[in-house]
Formats: sequence, structure tokens, C-alpha cells
Amino acid sequence: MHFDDKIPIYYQIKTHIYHEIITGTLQPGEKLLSVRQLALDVTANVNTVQRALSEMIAAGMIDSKRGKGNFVTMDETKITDLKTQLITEQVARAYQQLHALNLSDEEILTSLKHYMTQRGNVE
Amino acid sequence: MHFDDKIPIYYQIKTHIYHEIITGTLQPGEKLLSVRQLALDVTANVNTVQRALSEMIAAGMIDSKRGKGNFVTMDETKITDLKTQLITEQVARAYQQLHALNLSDEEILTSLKHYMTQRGNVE
DNA sequence: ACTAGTGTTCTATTTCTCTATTACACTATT
DNA sequence: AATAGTGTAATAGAGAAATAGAACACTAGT
Repeated sequence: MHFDDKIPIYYQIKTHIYHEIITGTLQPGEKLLSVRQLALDVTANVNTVQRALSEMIAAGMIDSKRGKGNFVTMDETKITDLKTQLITEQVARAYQQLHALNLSDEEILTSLKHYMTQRGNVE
Repeated sequence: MHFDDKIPIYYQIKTHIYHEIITGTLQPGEKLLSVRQLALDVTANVNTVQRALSEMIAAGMIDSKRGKGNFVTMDETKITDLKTQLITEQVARAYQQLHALNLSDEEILTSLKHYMTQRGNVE
């Protein structure tokens, strides 16, 4: 797993797992890999993985069962809400940063469309 | 100045000053506030400000003149290039993150347009 | 010369993140 | 009962980031 050294690893692990839940790579109720296996997978320490999990457990997105494992919540409403929240945050942040560079709404849309076509032609 | 505690302060200061240069708040050749005054303004330490400046000096975006002050580069090409670079980075990052949430190009555009109209009606 | 205002550098200390290691608590299987 | 596989917690140490404080180098005005 690739890490951005400007952002705490535990936070990036949390984001990564949230993405898996939202995209359905991890289904509601599904068991996660063990903390030790996750640590090996992302090349991080068990404690770092545990810290990421702790925040998700506190948020109710993951149910922890001692001796059994960690499980994605069965509450699909929570998953939907999380997805909506993350999308809104991403869109808002991107917009505000580009707006802060004095780009108009039209210019922002144009830049994004341009990026999409570029990307579309490459792959 | 508001800081995101997930990102180093020196890095956020750097980004902030780059934005001022790009938007023209700081003109080419213009003198910056002194490091001590900047430290007071953003509520950070002189050394932290100096670290941000050092990177911009190394990048050639700021000319440092000992005893006189720090000045925005006169090379407008560098400023244009920086703007292009930052916009590309922001757009790419936003796109990739939303794409990672399984949003199609159309959905990404729709989300952005929706955010813009919401924002437009509020302000 | 003196002084004030610049950028620059250094040391010491604190806080946070991450790691490594160990131990403990619980579950399921044998 | 014993064992292996879970989550959980505590400790100690390394490293980066940030702070505080002091000092040094240079410029300009008096």
C-alpha cells in the first residue's frame, strides 16, 4: 500500500477500509482480515492498524468481536450516510481549493472535463 | 490561520503563500512580510515559517535577500507554471478519490455541479 | 558608530506518530 | 485441557514536527 508521508498512516488505513466498505469490496456483515494480517498487508504495525480500526469501531462502522474478528456493520444506512459524507467532503474540498486559486465555476468544470478526456484517451 | 492537524503546518503555510502568489494577492517582485511578522500572522513559530520559505526559495519561487527581506520571483513564467501544476494536482487528486468511491465521470460532474448550485444559492 | 529591522542558524524541549515487543482476554477446535 | 487464532492493551524507543530562545550575518537609516 502506498502512503502519503504528509498524512498519518493510521488515517490512510482508515480511509482505505472505508473505501472498501463503500464500494462493496467489503460487504455488510463481512469479516475483515485479522489485525495481524492487515498489518502485514499494508506493511504497518499492528498498533497502527488497531488505531485505525478503533476509530471506525467508535464510529459504529465496524463491530468488534473479541476472539472472533472485526466485522463490517450490518446497518446499511450507516454505509450510505458515510458514502454521502465522504463524497460531499471531497467535492467541497476540491471546489474550495480550486476556487481559492481564483478559478470560476466554469473554469473548474472545464479543468475537470479536460482531465477526464485526457485520462480517457490514455487508458 | 486555520490549520489541518493532519498536515504539517510548514506545508500548509507554503501552500497558503503559493495561493497568494498565484491569485496575485502577492505580485511578482513584491516583498513579503518579514518572517517574524508572518509567524505572528499565522500563529506559528519563526522556524516553522522559515522552513516553508526555504522550500519556496529552493524552488525559485521566492528570492531571499539577507537583511532586506523575501521577494516574490519576477519570473512570471514560474508563477504560471506553478498555477498549472497546482490545478492539475488538485483536479487529479479529487478525481481519483471520487473515482475510488466508484463514481462514474458523469456522477462526479453531477456532484460538482450540484455542490456549485447549492453554494450559489446560499451566498 | 549606532540602532533597528531583516534573513539565517543552532540547541533544547515537547508532542505526536509509528514501531517493536510482550502480555492479556476471549473463541473455537481438537 | 490444550492449542491456535482472534481482539486489546501496555511499555519503551526512534523519528519528525513544532516550539522557544538565543545568536549570528547583513542592510538601511540615523
